[in-house]
Amino acid sequence: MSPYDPSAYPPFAVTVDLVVLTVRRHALCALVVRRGEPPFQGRWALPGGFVRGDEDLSAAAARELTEETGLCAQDPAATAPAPGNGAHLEQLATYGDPRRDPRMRVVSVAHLALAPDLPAPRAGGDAHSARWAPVEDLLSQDGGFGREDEQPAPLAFDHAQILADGVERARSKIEYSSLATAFCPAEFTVGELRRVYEAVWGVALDPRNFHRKVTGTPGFLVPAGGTTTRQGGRPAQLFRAGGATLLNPPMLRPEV
Amino acid sequence: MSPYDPSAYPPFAVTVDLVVLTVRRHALCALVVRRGEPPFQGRWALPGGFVRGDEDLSAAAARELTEETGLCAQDPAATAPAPGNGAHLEQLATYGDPRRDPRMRVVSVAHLALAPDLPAPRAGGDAHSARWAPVEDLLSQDGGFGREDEQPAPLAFDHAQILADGVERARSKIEYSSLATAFCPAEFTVGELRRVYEAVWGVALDPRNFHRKVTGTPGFLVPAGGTTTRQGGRPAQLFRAGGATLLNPPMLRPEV
DNA sequence: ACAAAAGTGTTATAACTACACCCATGA
DNA sequence: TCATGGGTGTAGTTATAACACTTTTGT
Repeated sequence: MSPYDPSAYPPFAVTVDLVVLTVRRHALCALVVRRGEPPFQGRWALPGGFVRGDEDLSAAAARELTEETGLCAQDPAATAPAPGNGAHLEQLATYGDPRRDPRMRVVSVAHLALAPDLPAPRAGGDAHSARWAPVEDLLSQDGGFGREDEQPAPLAFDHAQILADGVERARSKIEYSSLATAFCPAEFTVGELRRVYEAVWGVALDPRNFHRKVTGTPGFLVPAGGTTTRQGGRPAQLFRAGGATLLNPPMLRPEV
Repeated sequence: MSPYDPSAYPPFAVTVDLVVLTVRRHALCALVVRRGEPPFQGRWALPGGFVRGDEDLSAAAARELTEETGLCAQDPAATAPAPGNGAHLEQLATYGDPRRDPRMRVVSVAHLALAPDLPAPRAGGDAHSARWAPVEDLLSQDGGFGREDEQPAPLAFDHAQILADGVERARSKIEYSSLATAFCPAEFTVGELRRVYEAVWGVALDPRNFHRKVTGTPGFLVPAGGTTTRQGGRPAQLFRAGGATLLNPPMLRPEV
């Protein structure tokens, strides 16, 4: 590396942006906040903020996640899912185009969070308002708010690209890991887990084969003991996430 | 996000570090350069450097790659492999622990490059000397230079972690993509491609099943027309990388 | 002739797809 | 009694692992 004279390198701002995904009403949704100031004033954006001087990148992402949602980042080393409001959090990718922010050079380290369905987004910190929006709407040409009572604009900055990358990461990662359980509450049924896969992938899965597959994969699910009938029909067994993180063989999404 | 007052955020330096991998003499090797100044003076490190003020992250990584090796980053949108010295280049991950550099806050966006076997590393730019070292040696406890005529020290900074992450990315990515061909010259035999897989994964593969698998995957390999006998034995057909980037079904590495 | 590497055939097993069928509840 | 979702059985298909065998060169 070159010498470390502070004048020898250009000034950078480093931020973290969050792709927070959840499944609500059979749809994959992302958390977006409305910008209160220029540029892109009034437009929707991913939550995020500056990394502090003494803070690791993952710590900054966890802090922003808690500020925006009240969720706690789940320790990847923990053997069991965190009790209460735990969410999966991992680094996604870094975006540093010199013109991605019109005012200054900002490098953003995007993170991906997967959360169970929450009561309501909490507009904390410096976010003026927040909402869960279906990613399908956010990534369509007009930003999914094409009706007269909403903003017809796509996401601010390069956040549409970041969101698309985060969604693709989530879609591929639930194939070979047990991460889909991060979208579920602590106890859930096989049918609820299947509806998570169907919402994230946007496909319909065979309930019979899905049931055999997930219950037959060692370590994926462990019985929680009870049953529930909240979906109607025959009562279903309740499960918790097992200790396995990697699925072998994987859950492959249908090709066509 | 918070206001963009320049005094409101701490000063960051942003660098790119490169994990450049190749296969030499049946071993997966990484490019390392010897540091000429403190800290870690005399120790081996990954090549890298500062991102310039008007430069995208991928452009900075491509520039460093060319400076250190003479390789050109291959356009991912290109349909055919670049003629001549083309290498695969992709973003790996970003490392930003506040104490990863003892002197200042440096956030490093690591990139992964996969290159065919090159004549010799070229110590260009500010690198005083450069070499290809087996990753197995670099990642062992003593840095793989435990003999009296070499440095018994592991890699500088957190570069051992970055290298380990890059190697794991390469190992998993050749499973489901055609990236293993990036380690091969423009024309190569099935046996040469198999030795790439064996070196990267550190396992022995069945030559018969491997041959059937890769030649049967549509778009992976296209015949180049000739044969070669440079490996001894019966002449082998020469192939080029086909247009396919994703392998379906994947090449799975043996479990045990 | 022999070694070495390329390439083909065959068989057993594992995993997936598709779908018939039964089970247990609420309305 | 019927609709709804939960759960099991089974047959056909695809992919893989293991290994016998033939082919084509250099020495």
